[in-house]
Amino acid sequence: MSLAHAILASLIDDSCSGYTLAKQFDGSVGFFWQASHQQIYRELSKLDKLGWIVPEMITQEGKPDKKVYSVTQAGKLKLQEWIAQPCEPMQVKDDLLVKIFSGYIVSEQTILQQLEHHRQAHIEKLSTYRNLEQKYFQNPQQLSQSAKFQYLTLRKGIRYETQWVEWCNEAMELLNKN
Amino acid sequence: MSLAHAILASLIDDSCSGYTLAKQFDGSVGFFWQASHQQIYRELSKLDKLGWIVPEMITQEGKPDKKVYSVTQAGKLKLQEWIAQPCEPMQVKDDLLVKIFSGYIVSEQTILQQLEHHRQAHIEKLSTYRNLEQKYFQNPQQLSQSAKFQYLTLRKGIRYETQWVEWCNEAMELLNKN
DNA sequence: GGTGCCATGTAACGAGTTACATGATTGG
DNA sequence: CCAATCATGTAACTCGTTACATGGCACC
Repeated sequence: MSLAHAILASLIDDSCSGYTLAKQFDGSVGFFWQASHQQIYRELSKLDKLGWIVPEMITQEGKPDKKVYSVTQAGKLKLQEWIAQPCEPMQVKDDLLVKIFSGYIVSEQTILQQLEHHRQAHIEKLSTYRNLEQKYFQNPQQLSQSAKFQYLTLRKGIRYETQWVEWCNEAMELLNKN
Repeated sequence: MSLAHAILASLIDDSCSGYTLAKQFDGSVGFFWQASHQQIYRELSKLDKLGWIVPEMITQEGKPDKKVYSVTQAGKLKLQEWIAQPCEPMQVKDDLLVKIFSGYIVSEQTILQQLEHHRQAHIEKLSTYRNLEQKYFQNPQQLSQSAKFQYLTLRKGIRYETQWVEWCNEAMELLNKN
């Protein structure tokens, strides 16, 4: 049910089309949830049928028409209820850790390559997050309520990527010392 | 395809039955991959058909019979190939972060409760991981190759949980300062 | 003339969840 | 006597991925 709620959360922040939603799920919101455009269109028509969102047809010139969805009162209520419901920490699933776990059946170099690749990827992610932090969240105390919560998700992203980079370093060190 | 590889990784470390596998996916291996027993049995028969694993029937007294699966040469090769293949960092999906993102549409208390609950859960996870570290991985330099890699996955778990606790603290502080 | 953006969808398949099903033994 | 542990599975369903499909406009 979480995709539904992630969509509601995104639409309540800013009404938009399925296409735009897909982009957001690929960008900022993408740090904590993702979905392909196919999934999004499927879910949007479901939410529409439930009456949690309503579409408004927008005709455009030079561009295809689009449906801009907004969250209804019923939809907002459902989202609020869901937020208040207790939930357990998500379970981790990670390819790389499966590979590390069986690392002893391949050459050390193979593992080191994987680690280096991931290290690099996390460094890049971290850097884009840090840039966002500097641009939009200079002094956290003075943010609006909604911006404060966005800031917290960004902070989570920064901590997450930092921790990955540090672990990659630790792992590479341990293996290099043989 | 990752469940298949996670199963191979687990079986190569220690041949066992579907039932035992399910337990492991619920325990130690569970930090980086999980699967229900239904999924596991389904996958095991698939891997058996592919010839990547072979079952051995074990008749037991006082307990139901069981099939103990071992990884074949072909299976090991497939796993090695998969490990060497480059892969991208897994995408994060997190309920709590969706809730935080929309935190401004509910009462602050609701969010603080969620944060406190998660903080507690992560503290407990962290403590069990730290206990494992102390019991089995006293001096990392002298571990066998396979234990070294297991140790690294544990270290990832410790860093992961630590980072969660720290973020929960940061978030609660920011909200409390209003 | 080709690539990429805007915009929306269908169809088939694979992965994951929930519910149902069975049956013996051990421990409180 | 009830619950838990050991042990294996089927069936129905939802969620997520991959491939296919269309079509105009802008830019190089």
